[in-house]
Amino acid sequence: MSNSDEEFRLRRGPWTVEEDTLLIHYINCNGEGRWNLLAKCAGLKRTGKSCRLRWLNYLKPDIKRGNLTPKEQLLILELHSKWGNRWSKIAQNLPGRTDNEIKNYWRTRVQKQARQLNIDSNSKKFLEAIRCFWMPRLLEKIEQSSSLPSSSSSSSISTMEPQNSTSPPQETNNVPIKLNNINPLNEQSCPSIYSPDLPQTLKWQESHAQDSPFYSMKISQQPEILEKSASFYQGFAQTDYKNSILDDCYHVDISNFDMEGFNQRAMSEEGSDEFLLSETQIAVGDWINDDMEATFWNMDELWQFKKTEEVVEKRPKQGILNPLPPTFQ
DNA sequence: AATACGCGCAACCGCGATGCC
DNA sequence: TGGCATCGCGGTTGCGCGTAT
Repeated sequence: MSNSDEEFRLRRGPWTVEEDTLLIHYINCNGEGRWNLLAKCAGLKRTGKSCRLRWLNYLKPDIKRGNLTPKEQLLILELHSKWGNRWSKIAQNLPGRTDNEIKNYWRTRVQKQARQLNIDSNSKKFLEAIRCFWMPRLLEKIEQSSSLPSSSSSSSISTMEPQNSTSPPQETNNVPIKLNNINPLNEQSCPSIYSPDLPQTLKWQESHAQDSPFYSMKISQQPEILEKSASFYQGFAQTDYKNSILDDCYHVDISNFDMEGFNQRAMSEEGSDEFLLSETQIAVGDWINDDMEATFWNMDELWQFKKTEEVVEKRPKQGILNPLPPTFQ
């Protein structure tokens, strides 16, 4: 290959520091846009497309680096349930995060769990699993971090979210996000988590939870689990969750945030006569314990479920509301 | 110590949408 | 109105690194 061929051949692959510097300097002086022209004028042997991607996903000053916080993960799960693979749209609601990053998160973390559970990640069943097992853990984690003193709270988040030393500190406050009542699984939504009327909620649960692929039990059979569930949600209601938890990072209107239904469904199912601790559930345990940042579930609880199942199996059946779908048996 | 394997993430690719001439 | 360039999005690939064997 001649020197001139070499000179005009477009570069591919990882960007060098020199290329980054050229791109940043050019954009600082001339702004973004006209990427093909920009690539030429900046002296970069890259396509305009490559320059744009490098800038938007990596070099732009407001890019936030490091692990996604539980709040961000919760938002991703929730928004994905609403919008599907609309990564750029989801990213608009996570300041400093790129569509690429969110997409990678979904593919590497979330879809991985679907594989482990042997469930299609696009299936209702998997959505339900997310809502029953994963999101409640995130909520708990968010609540835990928010209940710490502000200094330790922020430090606990910052330990999960190492800032790139070259990036400026990120301001994530006052980002308008509205989480509406999102319930892709049931047309009719669950009662709000603010509802003080827990028995009513449970009634709702009894009448609607059959829609759930997990559901096949009578709620009244496991009072200790109901008690746990009740205190958990009453706790949320009492702490003015709306203002204190998510809102400290994002302005999130969760007044209709549909957590109660699936949480109670999850809690109840675990104590179900009919819901056996299947391989699927064990896989859930693996999933949750997979890595520290994704751990919103603990083995104690899983073993508690298992014990509950063992006890329950010895008792006479009190009724079958709905058989489990084949994959859950 | 060497090799295989799996994972996370940056980068690339294809394609449809949009704007301009 | 058609052709071309550019933009932006979602899907996919492949490299680098850590871990297991």
